[in-house]
Amino acid sequence: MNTAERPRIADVAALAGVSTATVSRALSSPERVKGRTRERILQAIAQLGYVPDGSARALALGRARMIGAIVPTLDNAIFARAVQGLQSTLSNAGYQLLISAHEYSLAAETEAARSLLERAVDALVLVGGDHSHETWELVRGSRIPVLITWTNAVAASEFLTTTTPLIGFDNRLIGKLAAEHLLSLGHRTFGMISGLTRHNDRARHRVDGFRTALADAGVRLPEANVIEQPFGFDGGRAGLKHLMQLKPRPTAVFCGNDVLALGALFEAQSMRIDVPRELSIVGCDNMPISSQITPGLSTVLLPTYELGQRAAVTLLDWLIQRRTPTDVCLPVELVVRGTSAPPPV
Amino acid sequence: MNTAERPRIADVAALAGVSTATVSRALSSPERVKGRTRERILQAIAQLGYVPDGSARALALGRARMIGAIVPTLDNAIFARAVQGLQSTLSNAGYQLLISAHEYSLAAETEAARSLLERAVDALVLVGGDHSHETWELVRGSRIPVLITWTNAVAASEFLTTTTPLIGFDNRLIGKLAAEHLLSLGHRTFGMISGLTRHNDRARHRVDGFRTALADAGVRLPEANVIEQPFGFDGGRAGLKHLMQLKPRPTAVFCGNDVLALGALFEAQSMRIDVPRELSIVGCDNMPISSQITPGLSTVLLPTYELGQRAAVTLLDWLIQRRTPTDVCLPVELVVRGTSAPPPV
DNA sequence: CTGAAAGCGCTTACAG
DNA sequence: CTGAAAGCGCTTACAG
Repeated sequence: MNTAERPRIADVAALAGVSTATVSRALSSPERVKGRTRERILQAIAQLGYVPDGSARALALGRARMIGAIVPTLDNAIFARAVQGLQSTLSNAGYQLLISAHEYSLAAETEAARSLLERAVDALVLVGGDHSHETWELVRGSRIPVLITWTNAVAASEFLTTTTPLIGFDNRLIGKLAAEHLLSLGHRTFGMISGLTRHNDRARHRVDGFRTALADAGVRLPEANVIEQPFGFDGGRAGLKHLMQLKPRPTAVFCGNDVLALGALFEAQSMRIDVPRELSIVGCDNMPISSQITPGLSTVLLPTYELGQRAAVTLLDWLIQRRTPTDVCLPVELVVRGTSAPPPV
Repeated sequence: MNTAERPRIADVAALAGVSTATVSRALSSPERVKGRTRERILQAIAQLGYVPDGSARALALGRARMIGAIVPTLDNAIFARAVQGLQSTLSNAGYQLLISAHEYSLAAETEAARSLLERAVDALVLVGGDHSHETWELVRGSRIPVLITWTNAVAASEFLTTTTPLIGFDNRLIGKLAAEHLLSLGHRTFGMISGLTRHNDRARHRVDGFRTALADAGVRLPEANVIEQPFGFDGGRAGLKHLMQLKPRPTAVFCGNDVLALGALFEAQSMRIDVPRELSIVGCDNMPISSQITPGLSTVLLPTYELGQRAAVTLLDWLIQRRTPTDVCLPVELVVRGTSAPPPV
């Protein structure tokens, strides 16, 4: 209280009249310390306000009870929700989360990975399957558990050298669900606003699934009808502007996520295009706002909070029970709201 | 590469034919190592894929280059943005961010603080001035720099014992700006939808500032005209339902944040209340969506990303240059959009 | 049930 | 410019 220095375990031991070994045991395996001794120790800890030093503990134990996670950005409700699920589950188990964002830069991701590994995290969570060679090397060299999320398949070339469990979604299925929904409404001319697909396998798979499902129904999706935009309302707006200039004009647009879809919807409103009578829009994510706006956004629901929770549980099992994880593909589901309807006749 | 164990500094030293001291110096102060030696060392590091162990380093150095932050939730774009600003600035300086969310529970905050302090973070960032006695005690006992954000004043009783710098907003001014705007449009009957004020000084100050500014203009804001709701669209909706049953019915509503304001707007649309002709709504935060929807949301803009950046810079100066920080009150600004207009005549 | 002591992997005065 | 050695604050076999 009145000393300048933070108390150490030796101070607690001295005050309680025991050795540091006993203090340590009283904290980590209380049942191995006699009741009266334990009480004296706890009393001393309280009196001094002793908080163990994690770096010393981590060094001695070889694990820091910290998990690193690298996400594209926190500035998207979807990732923020997943991180929230991850964090709350981890902290209930006494693990802390170190978080980094790479803003869709592979190089930044590598630096983030290095920085996290230097903090001696016990495990690492990554988003998607596209990572630089250096990142894979770092991760492999670190010999710690790594979990890939948000995707259900990693490119073979990397998979050969790095086997790492996946917890994610079938992003191709997401595109397929959107296509089948719009086809079933009677649409035949489509557009898609995708996130930037470079270094983003989730985005590529969504385009791929959408296009393949259309092809299976005998409908071709020309290159020009797929426009890539950075995630953000402005990207959605720019994408829609582009698509509305095509001839024939698409009557239905699938967007790589809800932010793009909302941007497209807002732009349609600005352009006085009647959604859904003249144009149907389907998004992906099911953000809270998507069910609130008018017309409600048709979208593919991704259980992102659950993704975070599952990732945490899987990691904890792996670290604590040494249970080898299995790949998990979380279910996705189409939610139909006001922004999709049959095409104009 | 082929050994099971992660390489240590001794392995690098052996391979380079130097002592561990020299490897350590080559990494932390390269200018103190001869060029040729340094090259051999870097070569050995690359060959082995050596990544230093942060817990050992932290123990030897007495600092971990990690900052802890505890926020109410990440599941709100505003906090996520601030955390993003904090994280990116810190990581550019080689610091990592440990993040925790307490979901508006003081007890959860205390546990988060303890857990972060046990990880030997170099500094702690908290949101707001309302914290449990235990949290203040822990923080004080830890003797590490602590930064309070989002508010510009901490209750005197705590302030007496804990002097900690603030980087935040004048939350009373926020309420005042909203009140003056609505008064100037001619409104005389007001309602407010506030976040839960218990353990939330920001929310209390916003109510306080709103009510005081109205009083200064000779307008009374009765207790019944202020309804507290949990943050969320549903809270905004429930709040508006309540306010619209009052007689006389308010013609203008101020909401404690944009999520509540949007919820109120959506509910008004559901109730077929014409915004802004029959009802004006003003929010707070200026979320990206607020400028996109129709009608656009009048709101008080808070520079939350900048808050995160400033917090990071302040902390880094404090830790590295030992520069004692001064309190900062970031400017806030009224943004007028379509949801506010003169009252019906 | 408890203590003395070694060890975790770094860093850094101190010598040379 | 480089090395031997002590030290950072814990934990944990090993004795007793």
